[in-house]
Amino acid sequence: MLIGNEPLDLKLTLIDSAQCFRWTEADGRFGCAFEGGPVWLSRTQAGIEAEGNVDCAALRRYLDLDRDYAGLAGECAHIPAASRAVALMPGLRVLNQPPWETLICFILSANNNVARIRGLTDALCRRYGRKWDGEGGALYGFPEPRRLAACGEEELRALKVGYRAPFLIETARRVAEGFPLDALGDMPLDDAHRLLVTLPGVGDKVADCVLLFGCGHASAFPVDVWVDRLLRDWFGLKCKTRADMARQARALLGENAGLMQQFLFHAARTGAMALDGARREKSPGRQEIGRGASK
DNA sequence: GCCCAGGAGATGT
DNA sequence: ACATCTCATGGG
Repeated sequence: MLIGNEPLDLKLTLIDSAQCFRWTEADGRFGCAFEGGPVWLSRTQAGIEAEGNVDCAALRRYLDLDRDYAGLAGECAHIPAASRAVALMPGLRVLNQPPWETLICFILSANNNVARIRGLTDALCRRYGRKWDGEGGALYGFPEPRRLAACGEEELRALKVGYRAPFLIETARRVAEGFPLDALGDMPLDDAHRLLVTLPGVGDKVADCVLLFGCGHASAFPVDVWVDRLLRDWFGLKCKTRADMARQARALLGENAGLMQQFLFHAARTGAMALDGARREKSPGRQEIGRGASK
């Protein structure tokens, strides 16, 4: 069924943007399995087409289709780097993912690269998630908290999650025992943040990713290595700590700072906007992004 | 071999 | 409050 015709670059948003590590691409279609079942998305002349178990309203919310991204460009029109990044990537949207899978994926993201995060996420889903068969290949749902909580450390290490194994198990246990993941979106940002960082494997940066990509907190501002660099190079921020950088960026960019962060992050990571030369020497330069490294 | 990746936790000052 | 180390794993 047709779910809309808003600007949305499926490959950029679902595969390449490193806010989600779950979708697979096959023959120009994009597939992922959620609680209700598998969904395949594609772009046709008419608009965005969805096949499978489709709750149109839920899908529109997941894809953030009801937000006015043209308005977002207007909000940062007075900030050159931000407005350039937003203008550079029409069709990039910030997803509203289920909090639980966002949490686990970003615990896996710590000191890790995108290709490996996707591979580990895929391994978790194949091993512990519900399987859905269909044309285009099988899709696997995300494991339930209870299922991961019941895992032994060694069986998770066998999937190559490394030292993150105990973080996954303990955090899964906390969630299974009632940690209020679904209430974070309705709480004040700072309260939700303070609560999230009590989970093992969750620091300031991962907490902000969960709040931005999984809880609808548009001002949550994750600062990773790329955002650290671009804030110095493009905004002239000089801060000792990343917490300070996040605070200043939010003060500068406003209540949708997190949404703008996603555009800035991607512009820096792909090289679409150049970082300072002196710093670029130390960075790895262009790297292949967005390929599903599942094997 | 070295450095890096959407960092976090433990320890020491 | 800040600096430094270590933690698996795979790619460049």
